Parts: sequence; C-alpha cells; structure tokens
Amino acid sequence: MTENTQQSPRNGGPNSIPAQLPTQYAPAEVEGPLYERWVERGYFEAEATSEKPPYTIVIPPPNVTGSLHLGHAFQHTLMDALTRRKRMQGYESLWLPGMDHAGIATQNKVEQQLAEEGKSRHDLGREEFVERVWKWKQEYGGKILGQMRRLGDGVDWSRERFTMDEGLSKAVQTIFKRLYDDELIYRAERIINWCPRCLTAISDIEVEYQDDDGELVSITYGEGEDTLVVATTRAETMLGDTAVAVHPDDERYAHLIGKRIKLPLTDRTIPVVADTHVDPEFGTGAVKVTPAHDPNDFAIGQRHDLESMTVMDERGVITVHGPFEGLDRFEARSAIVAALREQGRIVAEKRPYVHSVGHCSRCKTTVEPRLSMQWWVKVGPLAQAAGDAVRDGRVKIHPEDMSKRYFDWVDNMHDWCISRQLWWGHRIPVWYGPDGEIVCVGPDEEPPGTEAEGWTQESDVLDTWFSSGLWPFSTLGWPEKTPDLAKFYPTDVLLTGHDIIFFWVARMMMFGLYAMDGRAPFHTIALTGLVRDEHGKKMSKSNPNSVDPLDWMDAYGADAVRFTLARGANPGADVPIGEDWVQASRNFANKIWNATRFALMNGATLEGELPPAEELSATDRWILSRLNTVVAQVDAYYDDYQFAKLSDALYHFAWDEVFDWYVELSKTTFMAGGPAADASRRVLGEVLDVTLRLLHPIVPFVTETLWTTLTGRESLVIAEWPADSGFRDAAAEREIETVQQVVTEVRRFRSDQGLQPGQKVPARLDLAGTQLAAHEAAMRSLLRLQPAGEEFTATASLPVAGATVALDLSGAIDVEAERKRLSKDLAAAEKEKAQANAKLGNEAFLGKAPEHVVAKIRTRLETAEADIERISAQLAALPKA
RNA sequence: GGGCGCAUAGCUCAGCGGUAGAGCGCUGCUCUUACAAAGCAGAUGUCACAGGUUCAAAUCCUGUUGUGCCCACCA
Repeated sequence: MTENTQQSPRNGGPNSIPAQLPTQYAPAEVEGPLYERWVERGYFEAEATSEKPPYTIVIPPPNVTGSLHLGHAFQHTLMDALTRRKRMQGYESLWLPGMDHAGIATQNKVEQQLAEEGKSRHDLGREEFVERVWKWKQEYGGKILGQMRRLGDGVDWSRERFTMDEGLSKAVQTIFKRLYDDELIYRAERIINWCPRCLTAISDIEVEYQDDDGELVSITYGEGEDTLVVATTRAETMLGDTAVAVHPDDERYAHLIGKRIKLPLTDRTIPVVADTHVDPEFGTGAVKVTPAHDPNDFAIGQRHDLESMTVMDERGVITVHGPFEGLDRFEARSAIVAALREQGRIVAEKRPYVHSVGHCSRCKTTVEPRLSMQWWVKVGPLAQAAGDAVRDGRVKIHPEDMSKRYFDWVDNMHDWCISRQLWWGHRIPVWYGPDGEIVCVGPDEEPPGTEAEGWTQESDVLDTWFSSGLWPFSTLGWPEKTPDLAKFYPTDVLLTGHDIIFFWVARMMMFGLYAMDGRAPFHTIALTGLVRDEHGKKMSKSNPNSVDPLDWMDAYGADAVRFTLARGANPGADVPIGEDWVQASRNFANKIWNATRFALMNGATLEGELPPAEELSATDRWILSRLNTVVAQVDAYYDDYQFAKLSDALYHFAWDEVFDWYVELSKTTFMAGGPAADASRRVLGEVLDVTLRLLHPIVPFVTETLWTTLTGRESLVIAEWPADSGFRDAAAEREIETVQQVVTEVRRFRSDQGLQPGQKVPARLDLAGTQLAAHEAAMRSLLRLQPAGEEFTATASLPVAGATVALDLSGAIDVEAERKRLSKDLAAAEKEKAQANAKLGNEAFLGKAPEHVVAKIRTRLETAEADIERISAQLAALPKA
C-alpha cells in the first residue's frame, strides 16, 4: 500500500478540476473504474504480518446459486461501512468474502438443467454429476461476486473462499472426526423430516410450517364390542398403524386397554395402549399410532415397544401390498377414505380442518415424516457452551432483545440431523466394513480398506450449514495454524439477518467454541431486520414488489442505494425501501457534489495549518465547533451500530448546516476577499475534508471522487478517520443561531408579504446591542437587502433578537395579513408563557423536578417572554392602516 | 398453545418520563452568480382505546382492540 501523499495523476493536483466538474454527479461513469482501482492498489487486502490491530468480519457466504438482492445489499453496506471505517481508523481491516456451496439449492439447480436435457442425475452417476455441478459453478455460479463489486464491497478478494474448497473440506473432515471421536456425532434411526421431492432428509429448521386446509376424518377401528373412533388428517398412514393409544385414566376406553383390535382395510390386529401423551379432551381421546411416519407416534412406539411399519417409499408412494400399492400419498389418502366409507367406517364425514403442515424450505413440497437411519450431532454440550458464551457476556447480541430468541433455541435444541441424501456436498468421512465395521476417517488418513475388500464409504453428504458453521475459522486456514488464523481469529462482528440466528449463528457459536478452545468466533452479533418494500410488505421473488438492486444502482448509483439502506437501518428492525427514497439519496449525493464544486471554485484549500480560533470569524468557529460535535456523535453511533442515526446526523449536518448556512454565509466573505476570506477558504476545506471522510464508509464512490479532487491525494479509502479535536465554541454557536433567527424572520416577512425571493429591498439594520455587526453584510446578502438610500422610508420594521431590520417596501404593506399573523404568534407565545409560569408556580414541581428540568422551563419562559416582546414590538411597528 | 414486538403527520419511521420529530409527499414564491436532482417560506398529529402510577406520561404499569414475527411432536 502506498503512502497516501502522492498527488493523483489524473487531475494533476488539488483544485485544478472545478471547471471540469459537471453540474451533475454521474455515478455510472466513476463507480466501475474507481472500484477496479481500489482493488488493483490492494487497499482491501489485509496483512497477517501487520503491526496494526486486526478488525475482522467474515461475510455471510451467499449461495453460489444466488444473485444480489436488496437484503444482501443492505447487510453488505453495513459490513462495508464498518470495515472501511476501521481501516481508516488504523486497523488491519479484513472483510473476508466467499460463497456457500448450498447443497440442496445447487443440486436442484443443476438437476433442473439436466431435466431440460431430458436427463436425471442418475443417468450421469454420482461422480459425473458432481463434476457437472462444478462445471455449473464455473459457468453460472458466483454471479453475486460481480454484483458485490458493483455495490463497492471492500472485501479482500485474495482471501475469497468457497465452502467446498480443499482447505474448507479438510476443516469439515477434521471437525467431523473430532466430534465423532468425542461421541458428539452418532448414527441413529429416527423419524426425520423427509422431502419426497428433493429425496433427502432435512433438519427441523429447514421445515417451514404453514396453516393448510386439511380434512379431519373420523374412522372406526375394531369389530363388534371392541371398537373405538380415531381421527386423522393423514388417513393414508393408517396402513402403518401398529397401535391405538388412549389416556390411561380415560374410563371410556379402560375396557380396551391391552386388547387387540382389528385394523380396517388390513388383516392385522393392533393393540390398544395407554399413554399419557394422549389428551383425552381432544377429539375422541383415541389416537392411531404410526411409529414409522410420525414423530409423536414414534415416541409412543418406543415407550410401548411397538413395531414400526414403513408404508411409503422415499417418493411418498404406498408400498404396502394391496389395492393402494403404487399410489401417491395424496391419492392414497382419498382412496383409503373412500374404501373406509364403503365399509361404513367413516363416522363423521370429512370435516374441514386448518392445521399446520410442514413444507420443505427449498421446494415447498409437503414434508413427510419418515423413519430413517441418519447421522446426528449431539448438540447438548455444544449448545450449552453456545448459550453460556452469550449469558456470561463474552458475546453480545445486538439489539439485546434478540438474545431471548437465541436462548430459546439454544437451550431447547434437538439433536441436529446432518446427513443429506444428496450428491453435492461434503461426503461423510465414514466407511463401512464387510463385517459391519464403522470407521470414521480423519483428514490425513487413508480409508480402512478398498471396495474390493468390501469397504464402502457412506454415500450421504453433510448439511450445508455444517460447513458454514466453521466459516469464521475454516476460511482463515484452520485446522492449520496459519498466520491468518492467529491474526484474525476471533473475528469482531458478525452482521447478519435475524432470520438465520438458528441456521448459522448458533452453529458457528457451537463449532467455534468447540474447535477453537472455547474462543467464540466473534464478540458481537449484530442482527439486522429484513428489507421490505415502501409499504412495509415483505419482498419475495414471487412478488411483483421485488426489486433488483442492480436496476437502482444503474439508475441512481451504488452510493444512493447504499445511503438509503444505511439510513433505514434501525437495529434489528425491518428496513422499508422504495424508489423515491433512493432518488432522495441520489439527490443528496448530487448535493455533496455541487457543494464541493462550489468550494473548489472558491478556492477552498487544505494547505497550511488551520488558523487558530482567535483569528477566525464567528461563522468559521461555529462550523468548526459543530463539525467536531458531529465527529463525536458519528463515532458514538458507529460503536452502537446505529447506522440510521449516523446517516441521518451526517445528512442534516452536511445539507442543513454546511451547505445551506455555512456555504451561504461564506459567499459574502469570499466576495469581500482579504485575510478573512483566506481563513474561510481553509476552514471550508477542512469542513469538507472531514465531512467527506465521515461519509466515505457509507457512500464511498462520490466521496472518493470529490476528496481526491479536493485534496489531490491518492485515496480516501486509506485516509485517516477524523478525530474530534475537542474544539467547541458555544458563544459562536449562539451568535450564528441569532443570525439564523433574524434571517429566517425577515425571510418569513418577505414571503408573507409576497415579495419575490430575488427582489432587492432597501433596508436599514439596527444591530446595536447585538453581536451581529460582523454579520451585516452576510445578512444583507442572504436577505437581498440594499443599503438605505436618501429616499429611505421605513414601511415595515422588524425587531428580532435585539436587532431591528427596517424595510422600505416603497408602498403599503399588507398590514392586516401581518397583524393577523403576528397576533396568532403572540397568542401562542402567551400561552407558552402562561404554561411555563404555571409550572414554575407549582411547588410540587419545584420540589421534585430535577434542576435541569426546572432550568429548561425557566429558559422556556424567557424565550416566551422574548417572543412576546419581539412580536409586540413588531405589532407596534406596523404602520397604521 | 407459548414467546416476542409493533400501533406517533398522507406514506415509511425516529423519539421512550420533562413544550411532538425526520425523510418523502403536500401548498405558495423563485432559474438569487454550486446545485430546479435546487433555494426560500408554509400547512399538517385528542402520539390505537380505557384505566392507573407521577408534580409531569407518546414515553412507566394493567387491561382492550388491531397487527406483525418467532417457537411448538394441534392426533
């Protein structure tokens, strides 16, 4: 990285460009080349050997199949702002990019492609298919990486990682082996969530529940005296029933407990068992038990040693010999109900019944609970540690109330089903021997035997979240002891959406603490909300409200999109965004552009020391005082992840104070010339320099373009973050406030009297008794007031804040309108005064209110009294009609 | 069924114990020599409802209504 002192070769030095700057900012022209320059110069590359303290963020790896949506743009903007600021603050700042192989999602994508060629993955075979997926990745994957460049993401491309990379795969195998040896990974037959379309098991959190309309049918089981009625929404599973359960204390069925009854449509009899799980109040109080196809029933089966009968294959097709064999589960449902009805076994006709049904989060297919042999992570001890790290404050969740959700899950976590019946992913490193041996193979070990000898490797792959759980350290080289790992682990902040607390955050916590000797992978978890449209509606790909951020970036620039998102980023809250708002941000960028243009045209400079306060005008001291206040504010907001507030503070400081007041007030100074003008040029340069630095992490492109032009230096990316100099000048702030008050009041009068903004009016300013003498020229300029000539006759007189502005409108003013207006204001001020007086006359208030509140009320009273005096004087000064 | 959150200007949201704020939108006047993607001026709210605590409540407590999200093995 070069010293940030050389002059930019492009523009040949400071301040030479103003004439070349067009009147409008054109983001499309500068953003692309600027980004490439940053990358070429290696600004985003972090050095493990650096002496600087590290600051690390790993990117939540987007799916290789993904493209940039507003949610990414949002989170990336915040992460980019954090890492850019830290870099400016002198940290060795690393934002590590990469992608997730996204097992099911990617496999689905490629299978889809194959389907278009009329093939299935089985036509290719496993090896060829996996090769095909890699090829797909090469060609179509990672589209999002290019889009990240467009956004301006300052990531270290030299450290880009992919969860299926060799190194990361080794990390996966290493931790699998370690967990296996620690007996934290095991294999067991359980009821799992099965997706009959993806043909794989999925974990509990990959199931999305939604209320579906179903039908509850009541069926008579048994014969003769020994009958009871059960209700079900999944009639097809009755073929696999191996019991009926009732509550042990339920007298209605006491005589049946222990007996066997006939299962309709089959030649089987099944026992009636007593189990406290059954709620006697619900339905008939009798439950059909299908251990192989329902998690509850499986548990009952375990307790009563029932047989588990699988009646469907992996596609959800009935496998039981007989009339229903070969039917899809939903066809079978109707067919079975029809058959039961024929036998007169349907007691109550189908009743509409809304109940919660699980769907595959990938393809929305209704999940089929299924008994199956799978691999599991025993989460107990891992989750305990993950919970404790937050409980004891080593890791902070921001905003804090999100931690409840974290604890709820971590403290009640079920074992995690990690095996997937897919081909794309990390293959489970376990080998099965000819004599039933099971051997887990570590990363540097050979398989225990060859296929010829009867050994086979487990065909399942791991849940994609297994590898992303290792992300904060696998990306840094773990399990090797690399310099990167030593320098950049633990990372600092994890910034991500609250929707993946369970999927990803909790798992990184578990694995990080486990693999890295109890060192949590980050000290702060900053959770963001979801991006929504301008009416707060959820954006989804299927909705017409879905927006491609690339379109907005093309139209308004990346900075505009970034600023809009940052400005909407209230901690943990959802972020609404609409095109109008992006436009407004574009306008802001343009405003900064033009203000800088103005500054350059007027010779704003950074050369030489900032003059000492005593050599500066009140206007200059005021803006410097405000500037430093804002620096401190912005720092505080950054440290609290208050992006909306810091963006807003900068927006208002820049636009309202610097551009609308300071720049306008300076115009007079510049025109007058002399040492005062020179000082102001230096101050304006300073104010813009610092403001651009402060804005840079959020709107990097426009600030970089302007700053390099202003300063002639190489880049703002590697410039220093501003520090609060501590300079404050309360007197100057008060003085300028008074100027603003006078100006605003006279403008109001002019506007109310229907004077055109540009119309010059002769005026006499009486500033005796105020500090405003120095500002007379500026005020006259802002207010379009001419010197009073010989003929001057005051037709209106406006006393305000101790000053009096007498105007010659050379004609009658609208006295009535003005009187009406002033009377209204007067009434308001008097009411205010009365209220303040009432408070100050209240002993209870005086006795209990804190001093600063009482002081505030006193000030309020004084202000009201001053207003009354001012307005009364103005009324008195009105010419008689 | 449990948990959490939210109800403030036309819209989207800040504020969370001491006189109601922002952006966009709206009204009027302006091409005032950086910017019309602009400038200036202006209008706009019984802070969901009902109780309570307090000298003081949009802000704290209780309840009601509406709304959103998360969790759960609702046959």
